[in-house]
Amino acid sequence: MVRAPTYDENGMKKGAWSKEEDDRLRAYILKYGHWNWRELPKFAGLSRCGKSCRLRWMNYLRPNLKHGNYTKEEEDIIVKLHEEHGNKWSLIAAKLPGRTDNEIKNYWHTHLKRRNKNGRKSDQMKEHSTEASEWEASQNGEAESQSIKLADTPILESSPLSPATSAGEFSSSSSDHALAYGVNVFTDQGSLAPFENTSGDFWREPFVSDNAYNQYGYSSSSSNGPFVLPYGSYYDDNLDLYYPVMEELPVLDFP
DNA sequence: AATCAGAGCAACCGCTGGCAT
DNA sequence: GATGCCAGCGGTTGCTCTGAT
Repeated sequence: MVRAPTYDENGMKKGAWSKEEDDRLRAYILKYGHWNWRELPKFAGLSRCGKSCRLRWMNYLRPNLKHGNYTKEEEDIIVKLHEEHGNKWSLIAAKLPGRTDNEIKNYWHTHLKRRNKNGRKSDQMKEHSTEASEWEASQNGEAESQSIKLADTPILESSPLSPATSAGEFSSSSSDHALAYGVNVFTDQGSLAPFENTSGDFWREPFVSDNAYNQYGYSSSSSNGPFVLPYGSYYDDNLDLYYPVMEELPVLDFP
């Protein structure tokens, strides 16, 4: 299922990610954000290339990602959009909150492509009889379809609102990039604390897409109500595990 | 119980486009 | 306009799992 870990000529690790690496990457991004993917692994203490880190975060570690268990509704959306747009996976992913383009692509190749090939006729028949899909929908639970309706902000591997996507934007000499960009950081007391400038300017809200999801799966950062801590329920259970990792993270000393 | 083939999916690779200089 | 850097995108690969024989 996963590639065996190997090292390339530059000493960069490749292949499957270990739990420790996951924790380290997650802890680092939670603490500092992903201000520059190429530099990030160095500061996070990972022997990975930036691209690999980005992929891991975008496709697996980000909060609010759903894995597997595609609903009939989601399948239909994928099929429909694929008919309309072809292999524009990022575009399709934009319509399916919680799904990544990579996962959708895989799902298409392993499930839907074949089904479409073989099952055109049966699909047409299904359309005339909604019983099957209704039953399936009920089996999958309404909660999931509700989450689709609520989560109107897509999660893309290529989220356009990713923090400081341009390295050029980042010119701060501060040792704390997260603070400079209004990223929510962990305090010494071990609690998530939003930086004070978290409203208004786009560039000061770098984590809208990736991070600012509450337990119901939709962004809360744009609301005028009280600030809802990102990563709410998703990480609550595991936060204790991350603090020690964060403690180990090197003190940043940027040029 | 052993073997094999196909399925599934995480991760890699190479190309492209956007942006800064 | 040319160049370089970076993130994003889509195709492909390779390893593991699972079911059939």
